[in-house]
Amino acid sequence: MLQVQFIRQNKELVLERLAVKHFKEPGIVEEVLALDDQRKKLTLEYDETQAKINSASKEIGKLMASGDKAGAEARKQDVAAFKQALGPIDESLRETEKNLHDTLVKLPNLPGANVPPGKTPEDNVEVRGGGVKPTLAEGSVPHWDLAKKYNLIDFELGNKITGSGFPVYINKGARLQRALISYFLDYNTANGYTEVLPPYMVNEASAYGTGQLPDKEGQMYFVTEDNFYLIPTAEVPVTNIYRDEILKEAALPVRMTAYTPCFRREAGSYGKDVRGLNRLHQFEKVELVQLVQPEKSYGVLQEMVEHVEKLLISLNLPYRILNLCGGDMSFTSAQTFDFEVWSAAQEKWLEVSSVSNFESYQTNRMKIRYKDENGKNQLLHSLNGSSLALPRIVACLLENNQTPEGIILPEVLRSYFGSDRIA
RNA sequence: GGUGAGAUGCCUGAGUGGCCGAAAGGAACGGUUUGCUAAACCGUCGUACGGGUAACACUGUACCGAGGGUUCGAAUCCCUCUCUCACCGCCA
Repeated sequence: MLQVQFIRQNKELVLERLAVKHFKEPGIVEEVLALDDQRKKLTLEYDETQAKINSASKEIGKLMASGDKAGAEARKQDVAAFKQALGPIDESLRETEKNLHDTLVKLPNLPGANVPPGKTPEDNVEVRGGGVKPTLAEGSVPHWDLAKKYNLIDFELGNKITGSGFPVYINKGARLQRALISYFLDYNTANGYTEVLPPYMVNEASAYGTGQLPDKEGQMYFVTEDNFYLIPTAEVPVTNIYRDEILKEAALPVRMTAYTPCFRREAGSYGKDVRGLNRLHQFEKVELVQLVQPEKSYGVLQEMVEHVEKLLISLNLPYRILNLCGGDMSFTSAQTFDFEVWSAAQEKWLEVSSVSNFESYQTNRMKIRYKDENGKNQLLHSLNGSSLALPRIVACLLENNQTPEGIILPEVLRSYFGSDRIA
């Protein structure tokens, strides 16, 4: 969430930036400021009254010790009166704090300076692209047919075991998953990221910390027995590693990478784009997370974009990078670059990675700070990105590389996969 | 799942009603000393939200796992919850 102090000092800027995000309730900004004023006023009243109680209590102790029972009794009467006054102050202070918090979390993150204006996906700006869209031979088919032909993935079997959106990878299909995960992790660790294998379920505090709660509740699977959420992305457990921590500057930057399955209910997304591997309830993903000093975060964002880009280049997949416009960005992001890969048989772009700078929006919730050179505690900036989400990569690898001699795999995967092709 | 013991600052650990935001030791940081390292010595060494200030200073309140309660006063007493450890049971 945003910092109240920042909103107070930059009200005009906040309103202007919220407009870029097409935020519909700019009135919340004034609401926040009013609630914060009230909070301060009540805090002062509370503190002053409590101070009276504390000093009177100390006096009582001394009076008792010196044997002045009557004096002590008199002071007790005073305390009783102070406490009576404190009750309602305490109550309204709590209520105000809760209102302030509940109002504050309704404000999305502010888009950064380089976020293009615009409202819909059509307004996203293509930054650059690479690779060549292959010309497929006559009789080429989409990945779900290839998956069947080479016995790689059984979608129906997944229906039987669990339900739709839970495919079963078999034989070389399963091996390909493992190869991709290993390759991605090795690529990331070779570039300075520390490998992490986190829990796949998180508690409420963690889901709140990265911003899945309160508003995206319905998108996560929830285990009622223990109040755990199945993670929709490794971002959640991995970023929360540093929740409530104050890091030394020498420990920065924090760079982590993690493979996890991701679970998403995808409530409300039915239709033709759910065919095959395009949209699943469970999928594999390797994620990147960084925690860095504020002044470095945009440089790091570019660095992460290039990192993911090189990974895609190594896979020989035609890609494009989009700078998401204000209206298409997520609630919590300050700037996001999406990576899309060309699915040659479906003839469309599929999103395979999303690299974002959250500035201090997540870290403010999680209280992830560092001690700067002046010894002051400051919020860090958090960033994350996929490198990469597997299903759509697999879809494109299968479709784009299909030949009469089988599916020819890119060089970098062969040692992991144990063969140069799926035939 | 059962029984028992616990949860205090970066760590270890003292503290069973007021003099405790909290002893002591260690770590860390700054300094003195030193050819260098080590040692020794001196100092600093929690967080949040207020008030105050040009900024410091100064100052109030809260926090000893979380939430409630008793009391003039709670780290300390009571209740609930969570978690940790040990042993037993079960088990990859």
